[in-house]
Amino acid sequence: MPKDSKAPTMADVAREAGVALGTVSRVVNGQAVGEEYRSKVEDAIRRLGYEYNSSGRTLRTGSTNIIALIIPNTVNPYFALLVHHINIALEKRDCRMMLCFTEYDTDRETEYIQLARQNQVDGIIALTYNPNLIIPADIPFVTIDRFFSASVPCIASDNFGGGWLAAHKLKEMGCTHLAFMRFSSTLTNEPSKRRDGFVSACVEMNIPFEIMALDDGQPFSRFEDFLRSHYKKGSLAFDGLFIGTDYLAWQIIHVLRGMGLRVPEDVQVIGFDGIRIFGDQEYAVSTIVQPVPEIAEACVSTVLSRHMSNVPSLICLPVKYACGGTTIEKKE
Amino acid sequence: MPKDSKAPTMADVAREAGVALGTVSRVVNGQAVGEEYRSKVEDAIRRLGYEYNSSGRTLRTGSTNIIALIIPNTVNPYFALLVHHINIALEKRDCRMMLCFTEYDTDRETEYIQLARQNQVDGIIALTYNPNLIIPADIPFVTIDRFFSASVPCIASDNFGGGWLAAHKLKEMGCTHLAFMRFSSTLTNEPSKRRDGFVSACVEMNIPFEIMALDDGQPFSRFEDFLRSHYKKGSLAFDGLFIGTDYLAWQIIHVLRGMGLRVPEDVQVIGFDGIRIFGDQEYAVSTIVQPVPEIAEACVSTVLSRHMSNVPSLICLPVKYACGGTTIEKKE
DNA sequence: AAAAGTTCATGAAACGTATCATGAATTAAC
DNA sequence: GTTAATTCATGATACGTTTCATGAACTTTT
Repeated sequence: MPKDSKAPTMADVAREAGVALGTVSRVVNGQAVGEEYRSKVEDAIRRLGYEYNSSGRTLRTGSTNIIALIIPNTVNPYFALLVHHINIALEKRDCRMMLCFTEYDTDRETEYIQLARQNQVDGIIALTYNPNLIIPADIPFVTIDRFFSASVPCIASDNFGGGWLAAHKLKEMGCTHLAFMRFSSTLTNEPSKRRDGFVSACVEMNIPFEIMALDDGQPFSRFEDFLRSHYKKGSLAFDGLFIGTDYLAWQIIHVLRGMGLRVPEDVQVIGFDGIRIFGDQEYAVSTIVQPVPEIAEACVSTVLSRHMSNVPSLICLPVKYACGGTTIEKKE
Repeated sequence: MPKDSKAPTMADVAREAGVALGTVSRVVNGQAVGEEYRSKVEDAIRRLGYEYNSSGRTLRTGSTNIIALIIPNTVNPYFALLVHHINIALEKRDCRMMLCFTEYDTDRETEYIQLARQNQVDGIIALTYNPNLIIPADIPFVTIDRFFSASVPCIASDNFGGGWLAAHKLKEMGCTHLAFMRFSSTLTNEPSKRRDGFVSACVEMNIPFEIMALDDGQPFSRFEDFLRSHYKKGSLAFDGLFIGTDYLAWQIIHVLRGMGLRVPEDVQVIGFDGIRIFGDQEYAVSTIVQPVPEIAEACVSTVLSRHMSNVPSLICLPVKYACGGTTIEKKE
């Protein structure tokens, strides 16, 4: 006698099938159950239209199969890509994602960690902007691009190698004087190694170079000032530009064109990230491509590995160079 | 005597504070409690480092403050924007989002609805691609851009008005022969009204026009065939193009330029959606901008309104025209 | 000053599941 | 053919919270 008022529970199924509650539980969880019992239970489930209720299990076991992903937003295409691939990796393991947008607000980072704990998540993957963030010790925690300590695994691209590659590519293209531009940051984070790799390669190849970092709070116009101060007689002092982020590269290219310079004829530009315009189309600008699917896989497999003993504290994944649509387009 | 082995619970707090369990609950939930009791409880919470555990509440009340958002992905910038603003709207109401990516897979749409129910979500917002999707009746359900029935609220842009506006804008720009291109779909969904509005305006203004829809399974090259078949003596038969999606518009513009045509000098192009390249920068192409923040607000407030009695079954929000960077850029 | 009303803490009872100890029934071992 | 070992269903319990009925301690009304 199925009751309509409330959703049927395992107890209802057990009564309907004439078996014990625990038997139903084991059928639902795919554990070993005698064949006759199994079919009796399955029939009862079908008859009653029973649907599993995870809140009971969460209460009992403390586990949810949910991983919190803390990230600034999803509007930046790099973050969107990350979210996308992390979800694929989670889905593969039958996990769900609790998505937490911080909008670069460090208070919200802390709030979301607390909220995630309250929701009994099985782990946290975070791309944060507070270098002093307190990392919970009682819950698996993995960071992207931010190294906190050896006990908190960090997944990142080979940022140093990427900077190094960019410098070499610019040289290959025939550039003889390079420059690096980026948004600065108080963080001693992994992406800052892009500059180190770039500088290292320039020194090694004996190529002159400039560095321009925009500190927090400084206006974007400082970038323009920098470019104009190196602009004489219709050309720039340098002919190859490596920029810390595709996002910024895109903006800089517009500034350059506004100054009457042609990209890439007058100045070559390489960004970093590997952003495509509409997700699956050409790259927005020439760029060092981050291996986002691999980063996502590493994040998920690390955060889900209960035995955090033999997990490396820094996983560094290889990047590659790709030619960008905007850059090419203008070439024709 | 705080125990280290397990996280303290409300019962522990009650014992520590020397009050009843229910009192702790009411303090935590901000309900009316005598001042002396409240401070005793708050002290005990601080002493024990108690943290709220939502799984208990979920089990007891059946509510989670979580809304499922079912959407193809977050790589398409329009979807990313939607996710972003829906999250803002949810956060404003102290709700979390369970994000479900379908990748246009109709089976996954069904699976995620089931999963959402199992997780006791308080409601579902869905942008689906299965016209025969079975909408659960026992859980608040809101769709974006898809009308199923009067009992399932649908939030959409004014697609008809957008098509109408596009035609008028093209006329204003001096176009005398228009065309409409889009990915077709077996859905009788709201976005298909973009064509209706466009056609209606053309007829009204007495302007000749072409229609080209790419059916499911047909190759993209059919678009190119269409364009070439209207291409004679270095110019197109039409001089104004309205395209169902910015995504497609972007591709079409590349095809046009590949044919040696200049956009917008030789042919004006208007897309639909209002996609910006890097989230907060200029529009990718000239476009009819969807009011995404307002759509998100409407979705959330509708799905959270328990009294579904006086909720309209179709909410239609105004669009506007915006000039695109790519288009403008070429104008100089 | 007594009755009626109000406020608010208490203790107990769910909510739906997983799991543990128990014991019955079956199979394997000698 | 008896004992030991194995399999597997049973029944009970616990997980952390909310909420309900109860009643004690006040406050207001007449």
